Amino acid sequence: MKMERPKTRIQQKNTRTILDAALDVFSQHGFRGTTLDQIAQAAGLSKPNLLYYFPSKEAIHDALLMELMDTWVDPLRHIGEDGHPVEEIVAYVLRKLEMSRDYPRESRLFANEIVQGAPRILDQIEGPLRDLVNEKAEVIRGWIAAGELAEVDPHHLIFSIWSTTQHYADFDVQVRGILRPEGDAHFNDAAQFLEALYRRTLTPR
Amino acid sequence: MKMERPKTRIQQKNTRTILDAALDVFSQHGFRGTTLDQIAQAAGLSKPNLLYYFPSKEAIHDALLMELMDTWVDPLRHIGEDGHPVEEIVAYVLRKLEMSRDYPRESRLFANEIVQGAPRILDQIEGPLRDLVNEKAEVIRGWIAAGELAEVDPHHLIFSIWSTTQHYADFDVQVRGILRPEGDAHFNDAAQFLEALYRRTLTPR
DNA sequence: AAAGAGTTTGACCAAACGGTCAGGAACACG
DNA sequence: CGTGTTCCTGACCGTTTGGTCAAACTCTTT
Repeated sequence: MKMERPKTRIQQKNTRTILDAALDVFSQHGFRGTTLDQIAQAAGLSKPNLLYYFPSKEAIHDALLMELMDTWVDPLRHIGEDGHPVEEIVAYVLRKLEMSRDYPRESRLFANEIVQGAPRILDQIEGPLRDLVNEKAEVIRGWIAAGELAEVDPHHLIFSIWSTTQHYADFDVQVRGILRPEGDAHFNDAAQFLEALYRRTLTPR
Repeated sequence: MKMERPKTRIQQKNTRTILDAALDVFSQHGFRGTTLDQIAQAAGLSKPNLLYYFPSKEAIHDALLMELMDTWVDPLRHIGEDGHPVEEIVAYVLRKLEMSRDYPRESRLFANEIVQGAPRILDQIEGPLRDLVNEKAEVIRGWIAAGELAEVDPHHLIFSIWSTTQHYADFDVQVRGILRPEGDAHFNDAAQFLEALYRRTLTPR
């Protein structure tokens, strides 16, 4: 009988193990900086065994990126569904900051890819992401026109939110090197700062 | 006769050519993603010739990083030398944004290094950079105490400035993919947005 | 328990890589 | 012009890397 996804238990488990190990390594060393042996060791599997589950190193990387693009941009979709404009955006900022704290590997994988010219996801950026951002920019423009939000450029507002929040994941070593925080304590200060930053900027006078 | 730096004209020229070409390649592909052949081709020299001027690939990379660390953090040093606090910080923001526009390669080289754990410059970060940031944080705290600046966490203020400005260099492809700007036109909008962002946040009420 | 599908691995390969080296070419200088 | 120094290159080397493959092992199913 032909199933759509004939995955066995072992396949499910090992595919997950590999992707998780690969996320570790790719996010730390970038695509070219990562070797199959590193992934294999991190996953506790042999190199040929990796290639039994994925046809190539690039396939592993691509699988991670695709999985990522789905979930990473997701919070942006929920902007403007209810509530007060300023609260909506502040909530988005805090949600993004939480993601930097809880999923730094994903953030760094993304950062590595973009910094190096996004060779593998440029289509996604110029297509679906661009459309989504433009759509949300319109929502924000509507709020501004209604006097519910201070006048700001919506696109650059979104960029600034992305950069300030993802900074805590992507530049983690720098932040920690300067603050020497205990654990993730500094994320609370960051949340407080960013909330004030955007509240003051966005609240209409 | 023994000179301190016996550099000939040819040495001067070729060293510069190599470093410039290497900056191109390293900033786009990261350290491990870059090959000596790529640098050689970009520089218009042969691979062994590179290694006549630099003992290794890592030496080229290190030379770039050292040169960079000197100049990259420099604008921060000039904060608090004169003028009104809010203006000082706004000027710093705009200066950093200009640097992202005019020296995106340097910014990306730095970003690549940090994202991947800053293996080669961690000492610089935890030492001199940390000290400088703490020093400027004290200056900002002084301004706040004097009522010349709104109450904000100085460290996170600095982080936010770094991230928002460098974003336009490091995530250039993403920004361009979404905005589809002509040339560097969007930098003016970014400057306007960031100036408003920090002016509203920092001006005491 | 036997068969067949699914899983794992050691041994291997070709290409790419960072780096070496002997010797030749270009240059500076008396 | 000659000679010593600086500059440059083709050929080469050992290692690393992504990937292959036949053979062996294991798990499920009947």
